[in-house]
Amino acid sequence: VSDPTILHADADAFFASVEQRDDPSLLGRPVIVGPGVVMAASYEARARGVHSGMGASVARRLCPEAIVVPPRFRAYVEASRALFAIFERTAPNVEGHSLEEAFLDVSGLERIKGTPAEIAARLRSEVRAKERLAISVGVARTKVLAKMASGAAKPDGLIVVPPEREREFLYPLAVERIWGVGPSTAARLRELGIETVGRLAEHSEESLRERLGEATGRRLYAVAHFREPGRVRRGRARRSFGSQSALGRRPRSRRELEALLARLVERVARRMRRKGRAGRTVVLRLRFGDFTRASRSQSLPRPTATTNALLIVARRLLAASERAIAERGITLIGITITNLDGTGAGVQLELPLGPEPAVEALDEALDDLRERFGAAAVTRGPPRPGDREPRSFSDLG
DNA sequence: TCTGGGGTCCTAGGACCC
DNA sequence: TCTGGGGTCCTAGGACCC
Repeated sequence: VSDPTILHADADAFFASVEQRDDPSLLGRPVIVGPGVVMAASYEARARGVHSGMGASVARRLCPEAIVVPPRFRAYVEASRALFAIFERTAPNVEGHSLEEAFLDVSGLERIKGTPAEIAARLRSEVRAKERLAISVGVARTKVLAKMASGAAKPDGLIVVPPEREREFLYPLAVERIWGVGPSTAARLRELGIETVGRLAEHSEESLRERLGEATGRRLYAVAHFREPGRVRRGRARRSFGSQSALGRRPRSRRELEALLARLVERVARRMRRKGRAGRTVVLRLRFGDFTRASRSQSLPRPTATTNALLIVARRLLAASERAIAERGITLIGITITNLDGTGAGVQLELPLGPEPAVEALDEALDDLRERFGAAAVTRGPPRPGDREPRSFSDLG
């Protein structure tokens, strides 16, 4: 049994807290970020039942005196950078999970920096002192447990789950509290009479896989037995770029949609170029008048980040959906580029283990690839999962 | 509850290959 | 002409998270 050395650090009510920090007149008052839909709510607003994802009219009814501020993404990105700079100084292995949260692996740091609990406490006070933001931290042996501990510690708290207290912490919780269990899985679990994690732990892995599907069954079994394999992995490569726009219910002309599509593609392509990434699959996302969704996608032979190449495909996908849009109306349009270079099909290289440095051979091979696929399609870094391993195993019987 | 914008991962069928 | 056992990739949809 290993020690609890995984930290999950999570800024409390991040967007709303940044707003309160930057405008002291908001301190202590209910703050809601985002008109239309609540993107974040301060704890003062949450106390009144407001939560993110909620429609603005409902939020206003629950908390009429709330101050609604428009989101300032630049400020949040800036605050996030500062936060992560502190995370990086705290541990060598940091896996970012969103703008405001990360996993930190503090194993092996005890002699230099103290116990995980001490490191966590120091991290919290440093963030408070330097960034004037509250973060909650969970410490445990596994990521899911650390994440759930930080959630339980909120707001502005610290919870360490030692191995001998794992059951006590996890088993009484309702299944929907598990990270990764949403309304759909929770409903299925309840149908099976499984309401708490403790009850979940009574079922065999086979039975869970059969009833909930391979991945979900395996994962939930692992969670219930504190055996998830997921380690903290720094520098995970992003797997898609996207942009979307909600349209309201008003009918849209074809011209209007095409102009909007062009803007979305341009925005996404520019972000990809700035990051030096390219992708091969264009996905058009649609939401119709009745709020049902559909997607249409097409893959190119080679990755690209060229606006024009992506736009041609996007237009074709939109044209193919024209009838459905005309009949059902459209309330959202979005573009996502996936199958990014380095995350999908790969090229296997055999490097000579001769006397000459392998680095030289690698550089040569990389140049070769750049010539064949374009510089943007070739990235250098640690191997990513799935790069050139078998993509499937099967046993048909 | 009349519903933003950004992501990740999984499932399933079909085309196609050796 | 029907058939084994092992794969890859593409497309569409869905669940979930912040």
